[in-house]
Amino acid sequence: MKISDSGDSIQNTGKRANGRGHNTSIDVAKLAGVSQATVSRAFNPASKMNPSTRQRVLDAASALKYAPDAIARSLISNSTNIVAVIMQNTTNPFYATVLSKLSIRLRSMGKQILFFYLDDEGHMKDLIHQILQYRVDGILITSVTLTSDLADTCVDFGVPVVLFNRYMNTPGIQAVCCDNVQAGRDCADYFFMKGYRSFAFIGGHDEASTSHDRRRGFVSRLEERGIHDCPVINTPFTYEGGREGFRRLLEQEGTCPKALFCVSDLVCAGVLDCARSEYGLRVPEDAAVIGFDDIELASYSAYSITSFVQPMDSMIDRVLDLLLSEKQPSESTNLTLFPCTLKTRGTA
Amino acid sequence: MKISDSGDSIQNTGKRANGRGHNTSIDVAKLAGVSQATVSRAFNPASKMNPSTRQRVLDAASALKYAPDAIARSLISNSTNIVAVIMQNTTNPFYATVLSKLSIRLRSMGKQILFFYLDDEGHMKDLIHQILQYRVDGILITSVTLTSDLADTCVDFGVPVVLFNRYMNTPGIQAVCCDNVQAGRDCADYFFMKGYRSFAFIGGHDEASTSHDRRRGFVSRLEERGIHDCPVINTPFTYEGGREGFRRLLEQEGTCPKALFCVSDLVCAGVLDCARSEYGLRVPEDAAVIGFDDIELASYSAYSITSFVQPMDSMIDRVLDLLLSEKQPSESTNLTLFPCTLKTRGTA
DNA sequence: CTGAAAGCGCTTACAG
DNA sequence: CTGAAAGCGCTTACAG
Repeated sequence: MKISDSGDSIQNTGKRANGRGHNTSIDVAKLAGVSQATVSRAFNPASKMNPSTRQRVLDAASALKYAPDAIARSLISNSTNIVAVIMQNTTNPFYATVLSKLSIRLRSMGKQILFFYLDDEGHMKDLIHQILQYRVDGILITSVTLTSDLADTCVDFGVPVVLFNRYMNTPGIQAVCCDNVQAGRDCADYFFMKGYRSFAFIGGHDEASTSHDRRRGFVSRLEERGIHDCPVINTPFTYEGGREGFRRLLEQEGTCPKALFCVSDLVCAGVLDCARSEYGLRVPEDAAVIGFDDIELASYSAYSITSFVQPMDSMIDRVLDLLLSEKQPSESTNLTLFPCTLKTRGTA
Repeated sequence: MKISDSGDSIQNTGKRANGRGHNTSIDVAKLAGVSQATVSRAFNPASKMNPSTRQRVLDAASALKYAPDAIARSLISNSTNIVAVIMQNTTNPFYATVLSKLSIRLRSMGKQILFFYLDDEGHMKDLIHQILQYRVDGILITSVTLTSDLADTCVDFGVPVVLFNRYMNTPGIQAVCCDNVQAGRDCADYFFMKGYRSFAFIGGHDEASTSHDRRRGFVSRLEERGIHDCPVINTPFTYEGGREGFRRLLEQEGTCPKALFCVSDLVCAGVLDCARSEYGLRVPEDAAVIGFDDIELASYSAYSITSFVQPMDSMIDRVLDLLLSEKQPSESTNLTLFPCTLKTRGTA
């Protein structure tokens, strides 16, 4: 069988007809014998057209290994279908899980993730400006806040910003959090119900709203129940931070309180290892411990951490809603709170 | 002081002059009294121009909060400065670390990451085609391989593909791995040196080259030393996989071998927890155990896992080199291997 | 050193 | 239902 040399047979080699990397809609139009506009319509399901023409175009496209250039499409349609995701806390597996779930959900909606790891909050300004140059459809920020002028810049550019596990009062900036204050109160109640009467909170720096709110709920509920001397230890949000925090707690108090609330499971793992390996304490006999996030490690039998569970899937649903819905942000509901539940295991 | 109404004063409001979301180079050109081409040049450091003209343009741009549209720039310059990253294994913190390091390195080079989590290898074909539509500058794939026709597609499109911790024989596809075979051999030698004479390998499915190669090095070195009966347990690359694998090992062998090589630290943690909590075994007294990756958990005192360290930073350097260098891929060096080192801790 | 103009690969009114 | 044409916001030869 002889293959036509003219290049307009459907049995094409698939090689680019132009000098660049790919075939374009013009190449497909030539091969299918239609206009370039018709090729464009054939790839847009919303465009009504003659089904047999569409099929002819798609066959030609497939012979030429053509697919529309998403960049050119973005330029003319003024929408990139790209969402920027900024994460600070990749050492906490909780956020690694959030990222994979986001990726799957967004991809099923035809959206892409432009990913940024923030090593230093001082880089936030550069980062936001860099992101805005890519004309993203939205920005999701986990565990970091914005300065209010950066928030204003995003609002000015008409780019929706959603904070995950942080919140701020700037109009136009949406936030999705779990109800950290209530979880703190629930933790106090749970410890009380179990009969504990001496406590401590081991958390992160107080500027982080998660830590601040968990502590506030915990301490204020204890006060309502007549406990006014709950020690609060500030320490980094890490395993090492947990170990170090536990050492400081014992130095400071002289003896170990009976019930410890840790700001995260990672901190909790550090507390447990330090208590056991450096002080020979048994958990929960000598001290009960509760963590937060219910990361996989919490279920490992070496730890078996009783931990607060965030309703991650519902929170992600809400984030995507806010990020991608066409409706203008209503000024009224800037913060959506989701309740946590306690998953009891061996440590409390 | 009276602000000019004409709109061509530098004391502009910063509001978009056009009806869309942002000011464009044309708005800046008007304000600065230059041509649009000159605005473009002012933002390209490589373009030589009168410094005072450049400054006037940059001032006008800043007054209008203008920055070049990266999408439009991508279209005309035929380079998006976007690299696609595909990850399968986000539950393994090793890859979370790789991702954050990649993010920092790429951003410092003015490149962005388009991130994809692969939940199902069957989705790879759709994924690659989706990525190619975005005209990325390169594709990095961790812990997954491509079918050879997908690899060919990428090569056809002129998009460099680099595999991280996988390799394949397709021309044009580069790979960066640690030397898993050698690490397996080193592990056998280390156990031998410590006096152990009964062994097992607990790993992932054998199609994964990491697991395959670590097993091969380990088993073949044992054979060179006269051990021909090393049991090999296939189990998922997870904590639960480790627990389950250890149970199967004991069922199968009746008694626990003295020296266990685990394909990853996560699997190793499962093995340790199962050995301790379900069988009451002590490590390393009853059995020595070695893991792989040196994730943070390996250093936790509850585990203290002796583990192989991959030279992550050097490997990432090489990956970026291959992904971004202009030079054509040389057919000769498809695979770059990096040596691992053993970090000894409590378990062996 | 700077401007006018072409063009990157699409989408989408506007006609017919 | 389809085509001709304008235009998205840039970069970059090509002149002057």
